[in-house]
Amino acid sequence: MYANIIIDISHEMVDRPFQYRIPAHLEPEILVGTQVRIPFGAGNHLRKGYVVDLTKQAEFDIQKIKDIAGVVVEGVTAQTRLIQLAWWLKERYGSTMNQALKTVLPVKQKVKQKQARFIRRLLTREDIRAAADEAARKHYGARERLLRALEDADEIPYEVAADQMNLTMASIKPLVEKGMIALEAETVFRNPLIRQDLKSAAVELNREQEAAVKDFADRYDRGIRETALLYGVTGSGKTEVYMEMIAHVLKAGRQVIVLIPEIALTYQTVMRFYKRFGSLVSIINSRMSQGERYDQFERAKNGQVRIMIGPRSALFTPFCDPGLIIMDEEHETAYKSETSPRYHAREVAVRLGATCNASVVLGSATPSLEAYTKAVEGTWHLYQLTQRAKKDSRMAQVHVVDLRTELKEGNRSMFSRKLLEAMTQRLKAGQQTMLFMNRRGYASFVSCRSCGEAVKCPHCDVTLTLHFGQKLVCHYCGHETKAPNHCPQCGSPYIAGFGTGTQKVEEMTKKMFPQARVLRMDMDTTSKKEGHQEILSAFAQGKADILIGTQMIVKGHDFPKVTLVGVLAADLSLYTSDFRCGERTFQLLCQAAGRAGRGELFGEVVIQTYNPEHYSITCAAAQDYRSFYRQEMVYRDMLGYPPRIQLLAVMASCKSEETLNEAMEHLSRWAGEEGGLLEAEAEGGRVEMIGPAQATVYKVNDIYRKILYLKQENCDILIKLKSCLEQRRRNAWWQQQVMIQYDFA
DNA sequence: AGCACGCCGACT
DNA sequence: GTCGGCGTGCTC
Repeated sequence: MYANIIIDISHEMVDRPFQYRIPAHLEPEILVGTQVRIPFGAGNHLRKGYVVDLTKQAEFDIQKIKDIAGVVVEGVTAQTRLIQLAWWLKERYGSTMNQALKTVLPVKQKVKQKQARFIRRLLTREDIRAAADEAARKHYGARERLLRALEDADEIPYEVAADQMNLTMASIKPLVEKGMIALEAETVFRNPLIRQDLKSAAVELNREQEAAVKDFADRYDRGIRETALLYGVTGSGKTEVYMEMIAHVLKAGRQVIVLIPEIALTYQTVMRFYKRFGSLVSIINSRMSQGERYDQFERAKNGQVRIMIGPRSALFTPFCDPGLIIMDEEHETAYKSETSPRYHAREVAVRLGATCNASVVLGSATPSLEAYTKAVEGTWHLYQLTQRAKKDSRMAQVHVVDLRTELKEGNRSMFSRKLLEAMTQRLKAGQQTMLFMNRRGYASFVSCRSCGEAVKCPHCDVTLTLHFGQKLVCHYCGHETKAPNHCPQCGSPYIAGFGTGTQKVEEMTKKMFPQARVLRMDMDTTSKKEGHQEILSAFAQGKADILIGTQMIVKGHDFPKVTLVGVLAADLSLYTSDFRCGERTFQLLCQAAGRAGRGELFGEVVIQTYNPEHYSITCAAAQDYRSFYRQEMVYRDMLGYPPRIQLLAVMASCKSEETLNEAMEHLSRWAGEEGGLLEAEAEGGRVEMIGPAQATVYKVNDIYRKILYLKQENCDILIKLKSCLEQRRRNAWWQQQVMIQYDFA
């Protein structure tokens, strides 16, 4: 038996598996994730390593393979567990071990080097000059350069020395040993949260919240570790419930991971946790530099931090004994990774809970169909909050406006009369309005009015997006051109930008309400680093009357003075090519509706649509999740979509269209063969195959992409089928040229 | 990381 | 010639 081993996780050059022989007497102890000691390099120094794979076949010159020296017996460390989790990710989602490891151990030591290191002068200026002269005499070019530089500066950053002055450790070390200079690493922990006086605000829970917390504590104390769904309507106070649960688990001496979608990871949200738990809390987010992130993980490892809040990557916090994993807004799409391994944080959280004997709590006001199904079927526990936490707060009144009727009655503008009237009212009363554009980004494109052609990216299969009315940008490959003033197809000068984005809404709003102060939030206005926060806080402080934006304005922000929310075109997200579009529309509308009337003032919501009868819209207007769930499940079951049927997308990409076609033919043939075998074995339903077909965007960056869909009730069969395909692909002639990615819906 | 190997200037 | 510093490349 042989083991693939990652050495010490230290340097980029050795960040790949090395193969070692497993001596017979160690065989029973060695599993994936085990820490071992191995001889490494010419000096055969014993180093620590982590087993990442076991195989019977040597993939290296057998002569050169060394034996594992021994097993490190320190119990299961955080790192061991994370490597085991990486192995699981690789098997479950189909990625390379390297990709899985990079996901799980995101901070490589390269970062440690980036941590500010300085070369400091220890001698006086004169002595350094003398030393430099001597170095010059001995023709020590590198040393002289360094010493001369230190004549003028007391210290220089290591990067400057390394990159600009062409120095290496080899020339620096001797000087350190001679005591002329010192190499100093600045290991300052950067806690991103500013200290503030915090009082553990005793939270008052209502009866429902109390019951949920008590139920949880009871079950936890009885040793029950399970996954539970906390289904609580908007404003029902889920966060307070989480905090009590966290407090309970902390008392047991264990740690807690709190997942929050990046977009909702705002100052207010974090402050609530910080006020309660003080410096035990830390956050990570994607804005943070690798160094900051590394610091936070270090603090978690050595016990300074016991609650980690962050987006899906917070799952990989190296706590030694996590006892609870909380996932807020469980239904959010941001929990699904878009790069390989394409994992879903919900599934990883459940897996992690199982492997470290932790409980998992998923919270949402509009649960994903997957989660709610598991909860009502009894696979998961269910906690429910049906009432708003604040007694006096009422659900907003929702009006659905049929835009077809508006059009019929001669109103061609993007605002219905109902919405206009409501907006006018708010302006008079000095209250705030939010206008929500239910669409991703603000894709406006340029097309010709003579021939009807839209300007497309030369490398991809998509129309270019217009930025600031001048530049055309491809959102897939980044290609940029100036907006043309003649049609590239027919030469006609009648060419112009199209599409209703937030910009257009802003323009119209300003025209209709010239006296109103309008703020817009989209990709353009938030590209600056803190643009997001700036706009939101300006609005929260009442510096504007109307806020216009996309998704990002309806998630996780509390604006007490907002009493009107207008959804301009609810159907925009209803007819995308995704089977979850109905679910997403419902969730977005519910959230938008939840934004109105958070304070004492009564809230109103106007939903404009061309499909007032669609259940996604009617159920959202009625705030009726159960009814939506029933109808959406009928649709999913009828068409064979998750959660009852599992879906695996196999995407192949290749520069050559021909090779791609052949590869796809092979893949679908194999899937048919292997699928048949697996069906018989599991006596389950058929493995259904759809495609292969071109991907939604067929060409990206001059690379063609095709997709094959595989459907089966049993997820395990699909995972096995995926492994079979991976296996057979290894022997295909196109193996090198075609990239394959697996994606479980 | 840490070791070997090979290159090149300096000293004998 | 030979010695020693320095850069480069590899480690199962």
